[in-house]
Amino acid sequence: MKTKHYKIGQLASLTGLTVDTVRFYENKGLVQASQRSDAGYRLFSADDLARLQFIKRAKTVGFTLDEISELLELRLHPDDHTCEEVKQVTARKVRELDDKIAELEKIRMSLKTLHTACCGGPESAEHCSILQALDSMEAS
Amino acid sequence: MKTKHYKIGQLASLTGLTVDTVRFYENKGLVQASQRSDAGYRLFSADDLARLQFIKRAKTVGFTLDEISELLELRLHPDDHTCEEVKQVTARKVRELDDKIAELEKIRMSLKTLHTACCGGPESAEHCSILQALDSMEAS
DNA sequence: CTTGACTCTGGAGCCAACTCCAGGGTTTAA
DNA sequence: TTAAACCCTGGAGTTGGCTCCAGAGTCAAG
Repeated sequence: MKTKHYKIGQLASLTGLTVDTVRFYENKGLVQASQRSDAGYRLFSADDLARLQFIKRAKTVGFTLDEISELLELRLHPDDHTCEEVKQVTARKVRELDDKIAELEKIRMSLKTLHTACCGGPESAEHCSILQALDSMEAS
Repeated sequence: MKTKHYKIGQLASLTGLTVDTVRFYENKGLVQASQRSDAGYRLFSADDLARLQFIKRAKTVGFTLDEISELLELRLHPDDHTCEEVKQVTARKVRELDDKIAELEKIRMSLKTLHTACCGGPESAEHCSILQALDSMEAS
């Protein structure tokens, strides 16, 4: 009984990543082909596949590749780490997201204010309130 | 009566930009020193100052430099354009911001769900719900 | 046996918006 | 007069996450 393995193209279509992306991740140390064929082709195991899927999911919840490295380490050696450690990573990220969202909402508010104040009509922009505001606003 | 003009360093401290940034903007065509001194120093007018302040304010409400170029053109020749045109630029941007915020909130929600499900205790991460979720989640 | 699809490597290019550098010339205050 | 502080140019480097390329080898179907 020999283990099922995947060439990089198969892996790519299974994960929805591109071949180049998988190689890029390998380069960054996020994943390693468990073997090579005689011709030097990367051969990935089911574990490798799972690892890449983990990476993809972690990306969809907003982690950077560096953070994902950290999570992969925790995932690979869970016995050596605590739930607390894992939770800290997500806590940090939630905080970052909160900050980023707050920032964007502040910007959106300012812009929306400009936007609604403008008549938006077909007349010359000579007295356009948006341009005027950008000429006299306080810059933060 | 000769017009007041500023050397790049003065302009930088008046606007809160760096000297390098001003030169970078010049390179991108966002601003042009109205003259040069005999020694080749850039000399900026009050109009140039106002233009840079406009750029800075536009940046704080989230416009990219390309969008700012567009706004500067509208600002420079308001008679040739309508309020509607100006308003379209902000409308586009507000929509972009809405999309980006919605995206981040979706991510935040997913992450928060993972986060609150985890006990966060000092025990081994072997059964950590966060890692498990990332192993079995649907990737979007 | 050939053709087309796949794989390899190393390195370059892309995006935005700067930021920094070397190696010069200029101005200004003491 | 001299040293500090300013200015110039052109180009390279930064960040993150890819994406694309050339040039070469490999594999599968017909």
